[in-house]
Amino acid sequence: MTEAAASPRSGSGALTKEAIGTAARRLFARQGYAGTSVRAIAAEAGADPALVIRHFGSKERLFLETVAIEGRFDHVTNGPLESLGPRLVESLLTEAPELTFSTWRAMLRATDSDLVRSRLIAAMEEMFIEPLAPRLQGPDPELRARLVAAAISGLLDAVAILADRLIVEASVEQLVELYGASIQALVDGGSGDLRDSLDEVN
Amino acid sequence: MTEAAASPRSGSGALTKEAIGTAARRLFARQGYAGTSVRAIAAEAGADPALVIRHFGSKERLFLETVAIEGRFDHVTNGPLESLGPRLVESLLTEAPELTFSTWRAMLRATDSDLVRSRLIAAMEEMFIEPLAPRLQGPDPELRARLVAAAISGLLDAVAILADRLIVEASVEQLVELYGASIQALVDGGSGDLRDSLDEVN
DNA sequence: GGTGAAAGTCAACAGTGTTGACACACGGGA
DNA sequence: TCCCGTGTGTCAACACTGTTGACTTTCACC
Repeated sequence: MTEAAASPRSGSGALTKEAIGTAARRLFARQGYAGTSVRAIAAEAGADPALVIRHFGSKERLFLETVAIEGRFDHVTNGPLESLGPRLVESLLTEAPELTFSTWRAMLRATDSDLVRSRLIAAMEEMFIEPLAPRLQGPDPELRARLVAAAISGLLDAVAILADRLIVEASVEQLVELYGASIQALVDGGSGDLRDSLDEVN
Repeated sequence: MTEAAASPRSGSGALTKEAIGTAARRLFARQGYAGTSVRAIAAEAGADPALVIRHFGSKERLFLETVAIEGRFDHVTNGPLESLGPRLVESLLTEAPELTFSTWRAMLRATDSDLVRSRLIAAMEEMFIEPLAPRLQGPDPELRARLVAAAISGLLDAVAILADRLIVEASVEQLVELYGASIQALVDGGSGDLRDSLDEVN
């Protein structure tokens, strides 16, 4: 009934459901949402196509339950603000990057679906905006936190979707320094930033 | 033969082809690539579905011929470097934005197709990277120009795809100031930037 | 008037996500 | 023991997709 208690009639059902989930995760990551058919997932899992829908309700729900951005950047967003930009870029590029990238690619391309879109928004908010916004000083902290998230999505686009060769082949240090400084400008924000300091001098 | 000379047998053929193109442009922009069927385009244009393929070869080629990013940012990329970031953001947000946004949305979601992907890359290179890279001073000008393009795609993501409410509803002035400064950090790059200017003063 | 090619129509193909009817297995109540 | 209900799996079918081949119509040109 509730399925909480050790799974009733717990024979192969849960097993094949997990096999389907595993196959779906792999195929979605490799070929994207539109490029992966329910029948292909079923074949890979050794199951019947109808069973895939039975277990997950629809291809869309299967995608949502299966593909999820789950990077943890607490250690970055909790760290010192004055180096947050560079540390964020480094963390993005070095920690489980192929998973982050393929997931980003699959989800962003599937934002036709409102469910996927709101899931992606929620993930960005949870990972970056919510931990960051309360810590930012100066005006419009939430807007600036969201612009930080926008800058991150731009970097992910360049690497995971457009696959810009010069960016992909650049050293992590270069990207950390350059793009990190760009994000840092958002963190430092309106007041007390470098521009104002310069204006005061002139 | 060549079709250059005033269109041979130039009766309704060219007209209906244009009608199909117009319908495709509208539907692709509104519902995206996957969400728009050839039959829907044909119905909107008052033509037979088979004729759509006849005229354009395939749905993918119809998309490519029909949906194109064609913003012109020469006046921005040719302008003074020290204000390029803010001017770029302002231009993006004010000049024919709904067209730019819907096109970005449709194309990025359709990057499953390698043709669409390379077309999008080419557009970004033509609009931003090629005019910008030769003008940048300091180290790694091309890489920095490509990172500017990445930052732009991040802003387009936030507005056109994720539809971040706080960003969408923010004033252009705010976004120009904040995100413009972030992009400006990439333009100013490693040497000769504000940070160095400050260092010289101190 | 006849010819040839372009323009347009129709039915069909293989593939898609999804659904309903059905078969099987097995734990629990009579 | 029988039975029965439910979870698990199978099969065929539905409506839809992009695309193709055979067909008819139309019309400029010799």
